[in-house]
Amino acid sequence: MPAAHQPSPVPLTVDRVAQICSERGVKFTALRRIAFEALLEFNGPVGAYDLIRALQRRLGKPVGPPTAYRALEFLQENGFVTRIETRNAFLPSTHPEDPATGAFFLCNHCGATLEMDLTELEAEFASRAAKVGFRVGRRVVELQGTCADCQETTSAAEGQSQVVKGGRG
Amino acid sequence: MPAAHQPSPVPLTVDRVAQICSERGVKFTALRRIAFEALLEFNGPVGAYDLIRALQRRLGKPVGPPTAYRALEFLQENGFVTRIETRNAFLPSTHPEDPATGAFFLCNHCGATLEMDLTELEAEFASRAAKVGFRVGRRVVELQGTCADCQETTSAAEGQSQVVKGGRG
DNA sequence: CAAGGTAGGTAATGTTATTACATCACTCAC
DNA sequence: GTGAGTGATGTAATAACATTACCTACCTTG
Ligand SMILES: [Zn+2]
Ligand SMILES: [Zn+2]
Ligand SMILES: [Zn+2]
Ligand SMILES: [Zn+2]
Repeated sequence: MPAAHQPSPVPLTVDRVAQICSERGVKFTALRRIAFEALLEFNGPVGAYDLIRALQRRLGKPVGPPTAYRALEFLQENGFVTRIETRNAFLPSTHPEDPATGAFFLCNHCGATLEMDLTELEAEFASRAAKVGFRVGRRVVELQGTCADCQETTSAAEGQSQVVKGGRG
Repeated sequence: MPAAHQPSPVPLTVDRVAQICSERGVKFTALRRIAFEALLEFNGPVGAYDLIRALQRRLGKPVGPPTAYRALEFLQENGFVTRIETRNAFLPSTHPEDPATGAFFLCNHCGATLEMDLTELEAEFASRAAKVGFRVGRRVVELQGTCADCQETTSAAEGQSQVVKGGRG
């Protein structure tokens, strides 16, 4: 079983997020910063309760679900984090400027997440939306399947030790 | 607030499902049939626990989550039901022959679900997948926003009685 | 009828997310 | 400075969604 991939583009840094927040006049509080740092360290989609545990470790005190969910809500609203719907998990974004634009290949085998650009598809979505008078907000495009690495090694490596990678197995 | 739409194509009937099951040599048991009938009556995406309650009413006895989830699993595997990921809900399909092909407009306001055909987009998905060596299985495409009806009436009708339509408000 | 397989019943538990309310911290009149 | 008002966080409880494990019923087939 191959290792999980990173999303190909460079991930957002904490400093960049801080800068954008300042430009937008929204508050990048300590909690929100720590939550974002924690998400970055996972190298893959992170479940809300994994984040809660990470926050507890970092803060040295109990952290309730609402605390984590509120931080995630802020990060999502500002395009710093994308929710992966089919995994109930959260992934740091690579492009906070156009939050609704991402789409993902998700490997069912190793958990890899591979982001692709949707710009070329948007015209198609828009024309279909226009036909029925629908105004599109958030776009969720998640294509599940098998990544290149996992296809190469599927037959040979099957049935060995259970290793979970990519943040969510 | 306007009424929720049906998906535009004609919904699958119980008879048609029975026929397909028979052709495929899979068992359309009483429970599975009743579950499918219940889903049809909701006129929109149905949460698993709403289905459980519907089954309990119809069967006059307690129904545990596994019973409902197993029926849903069967119906999904055979393309009779589609899971709406962003709603944690289940919707009877209109085209059991090509289960991976659908995409949905989902109105955040009234809960309407509007299915669109994705065939033209598949080439685009395929070419992107090919570029990175990804083999695509299940496709999830859900575009959230505001349906035509809700756009017309948003400003005028706001702030009145809370009416929930379309199965999931 | 015995063996094996598929479907369904039941209890318990796991996982994800929200509600409601209390508290804290900062800002801005006054 | 003080006290409202506001946005952010803390806490407890609960809701909503989903799975595991195990058992029982039934059907098929040799
Ligand atoms: Zn990989
Ligand atoms: Zn993989
Ligand atoms: Zn409508
Ligand atoms: Zn609507």
